[in-house]
Amino acid sequence: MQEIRNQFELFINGTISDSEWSHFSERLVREEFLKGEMVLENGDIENHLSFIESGVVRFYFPDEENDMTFAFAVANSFASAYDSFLTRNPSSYSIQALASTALWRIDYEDLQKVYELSNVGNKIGRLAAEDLYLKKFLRELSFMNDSATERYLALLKTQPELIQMVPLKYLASYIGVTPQALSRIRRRVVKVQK
Amino acid sequence: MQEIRNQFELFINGTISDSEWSHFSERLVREEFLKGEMVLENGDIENHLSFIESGVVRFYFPDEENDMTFAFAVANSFASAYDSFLTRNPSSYSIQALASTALWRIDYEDLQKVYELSNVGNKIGRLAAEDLYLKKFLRELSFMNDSATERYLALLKTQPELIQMVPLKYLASYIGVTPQALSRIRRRVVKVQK
DNA sequence: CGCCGAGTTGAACTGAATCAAGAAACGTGG
DNA sequence: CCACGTTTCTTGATTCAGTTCAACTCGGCG
Repeated sequence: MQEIRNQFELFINGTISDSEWSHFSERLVREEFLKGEMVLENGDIENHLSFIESGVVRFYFPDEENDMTFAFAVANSFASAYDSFLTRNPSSYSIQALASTALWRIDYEDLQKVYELSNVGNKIGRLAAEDLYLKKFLRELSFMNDSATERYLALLKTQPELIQMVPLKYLASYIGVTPQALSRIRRRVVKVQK
Repeated sequence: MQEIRNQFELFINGTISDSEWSHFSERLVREEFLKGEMVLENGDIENHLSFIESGVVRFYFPDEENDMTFAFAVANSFASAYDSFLTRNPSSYSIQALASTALWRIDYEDLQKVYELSNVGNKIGRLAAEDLYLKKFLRELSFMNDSATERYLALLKTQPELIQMVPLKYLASYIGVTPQALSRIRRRVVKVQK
């Protein structure tokens, strides 16, 4: 729990007072998901803001045969269908645990209370939105500038954990190619390294 | 000016009181740019939040031979390097008028004062961020799912004004293909319609 | 008039999609 | 703990969309 607090302070780049932290933390609930279990089904309204203690999840649009994976989240980051959470509309996508995953979650109503009691909530909210926006922006640029191979190499460099934990077919979808293409890309990359 | 107010009320999906509006509007300055003029040079810090009365602008990363255009903005929308505006860091991209363009602008310091005096500011800020995020999200999905032809057709449907006003080479960059490729795509599309 | 940037068109080439089949890994039930 | 079936990954052959390089047309402007 102390670890969670550290991560939050890191994220907002400041300290959180004991009273502020207790307002927040006493509403956090720990929840575990097994590999393959759904954290959120598309069509449901996202009711939680979740922070990942350990594990991995994928965000995707379900589709017979190939659903489209557009994001992953690993330990020490947020996992939430944030648009659904904010707008209170059903989520258009699903979230699934790709391994045993432990979350610390606060639900919508409780978070509103935290907003009233302190102002870290607002700061976290604003920073979370900015963070999301920036990530999408980088991803947009990557799609415009880089080849599939470059996106794979970037992933290797910035998130090597993912390559280990996530099945190739989901990585392929995320990168924007078919599993066959990614399999060949990977083969070429390994050859070059040898 | 009344028109601007209407557009803002439309955007926040609510009404703005006379006093709130006057706090805001008395700080708005009208500015005009000729075709080709720079609204913001990359490397400069964005000091304005601008609302477009008329005209078009393009957002792009300058680069010898082919700079990369990643967004356009037309009348009744915002035009600002919002990330630079928020973080007070130099902008990594430039904004240029593609036609005679009239802006209503508020500068950073003045906007902070508006934030203190009323709460529409916060609402506009949050909604602007959400709006930006959603647009990027849709663009990400388009890059993952759609072909260049499909992206062009989507643009034709949702922003036909752009096709008229913006030179093909910038549209091509935005869509993510070379000007030659877009020229051919357009030819095929026109043929199909006939 | 002549130049220059924007757009078009052609030809060769390339990265990735698709279709198809086989190999490896994985989980489940006996 | 092995055997079987299912899913995931790999590999090959073919096709296709888009790139690259190059030449040519068109319209505007000094």
